[in-house]
Amino acid sequence: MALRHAVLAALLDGELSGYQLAKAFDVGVANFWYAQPQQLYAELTRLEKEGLVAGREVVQETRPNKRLFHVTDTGVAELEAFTAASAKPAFIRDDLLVKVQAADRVDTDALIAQLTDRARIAQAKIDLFGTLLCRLRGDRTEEDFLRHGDRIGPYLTCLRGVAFEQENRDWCVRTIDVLEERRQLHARH
Amino acid sequence: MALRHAVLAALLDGELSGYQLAKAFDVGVANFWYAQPQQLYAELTRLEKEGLVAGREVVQETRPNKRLFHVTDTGVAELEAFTAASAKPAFIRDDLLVKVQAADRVDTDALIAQLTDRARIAQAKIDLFGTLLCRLRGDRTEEDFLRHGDRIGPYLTCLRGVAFEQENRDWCVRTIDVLEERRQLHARH
DNA sequence: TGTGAGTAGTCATTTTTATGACTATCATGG
DNA sequence: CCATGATAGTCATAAAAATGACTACTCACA
Repeated sequence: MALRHAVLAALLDGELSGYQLAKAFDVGVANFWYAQPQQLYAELTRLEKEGLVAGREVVQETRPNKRLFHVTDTGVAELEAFTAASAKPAFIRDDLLVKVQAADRVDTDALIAQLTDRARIAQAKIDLFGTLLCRLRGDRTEEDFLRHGDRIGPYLTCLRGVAFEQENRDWCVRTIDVLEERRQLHARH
Repeated sequence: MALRHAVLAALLDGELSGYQLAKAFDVGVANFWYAQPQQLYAELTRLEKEGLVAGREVVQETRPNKRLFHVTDTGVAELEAFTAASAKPAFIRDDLLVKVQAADRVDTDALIAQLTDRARIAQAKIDLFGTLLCRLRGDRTEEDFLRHGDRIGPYLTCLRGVAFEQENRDWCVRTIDVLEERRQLHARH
C-alpha cells in the first residue's frame, strides 16, 4: 500500500479530479511516484470506499462531468500513521543500471545510445522541475520560502527530484565517456 | 521481466548459488536492484527452464549441497536484446518522499525521526559501497581501472549507488534543517 | 543440552503494479 | 467534413514483486 499514500499526499494540495491526478503522476510528481491513470482511478475508488478521500461531482457544460476529490480527516490520520511507521530503505531499481552492470558483455553502441537518451531525458526533467520550483516559491528566495512558506512539502520533494536527475545525467555522461575511451583504446589494437 | 535481467547481469560475475545471489541482492547489488531470496530462487528456476542460465550441483560434506548457476550463451543474447530495447525512465518511488510531500500536514517529530534514520542508512551504504569500489579496482586508481580493467560494469553501477546515497543523505540533512528551523520559528509565537 | 545463527533451499499465496481494450463528448486544424 | 487530441473516465486481466510458513543440517557458545 504505497500508491495509496502517494495519492493522499498529492491530494493535500487541493481538490483534484482523477484525470488531473493522472496528469501529475504521469510526469512523476516531482519524481516521487509514477502511475498510470487506470491505477489512479482504481485507487481513488478504493480510497473513497474506505472514507480516506471524498469526492464531489462537478457538472460541466462543455466537457464531461468530473469528480473532484479531497482528503478527509480519516485520510490525514492515515497519512500520520504512515509517516510514523518506518519506511523501507529506498533503492534505485532502474533497467539502465542493469544494462550497465552487464556492460562488459553487451554491445557498447547500444548501451551508449541508451545512456545518451537517458541523459537527455534527465536534462528535460531538471528543466521541468526547475520551473516547477520557481512557480512554487513565487517571488521569494528559496531560503525565505522554506522558512515561511505554508506548503513546503512539494518543494522539498521537488528538490530531491532535481538532485536525482542531475546525478543521473552526470553519471550517464561520465559512463559514456568511459565507454568511448575504452572503445578507442580497444580499436587501436 | 526486470528482476530476470538483474539476475542475469549479476551472474555475469561468475558462478553463484541462489543463496549467494540472495546475499548480493539483499544489500541491493550496489543499489541497482533488491529482492528477497524466494524471488531469486523462483527466478533462477524459470531462467533455467528457459535455458538462460545453467546450474550444476555441488556436493558439500559439511553443509547442504548447493547449485551454482552461470549464464548461458542464450542468456547473454537475452541480455543483449534487453540492452538494445529502450528502458523506461527511472524514478525514485520512495515512501520517505511521500511522507515529506505531506510534511505540512503530519507530525514533524515523526518525520524528522524518519529522515534521521534514513540519513544514517545512507551513510552506511556510502561506506559499504566505498569499500566495495576499493575491492573492485584493487591497487589501481579509478581512472586506470576504468580505462583498462576487464570488468567495469559493477564498478560503474556502484559509482551510481554511491552518488545516489550521498544525494540521499545530503537531502535528508537539509530537510531536517528546514523542518527544525520552522519548528523554532513557530514555537516563538 | 539446547539456543541461536548460518547455509541452502521449497511451496503457496497475496499484494501491488501495469496493461489492454473500451466509451463518450468537445474543440481545433486542415 | 474528417481526423486528431484533450477531457474524463471504466472494466477486466496480466505480470511482477513481496510475504508467510516451511524443511534440514551444522557449528559455536554457554
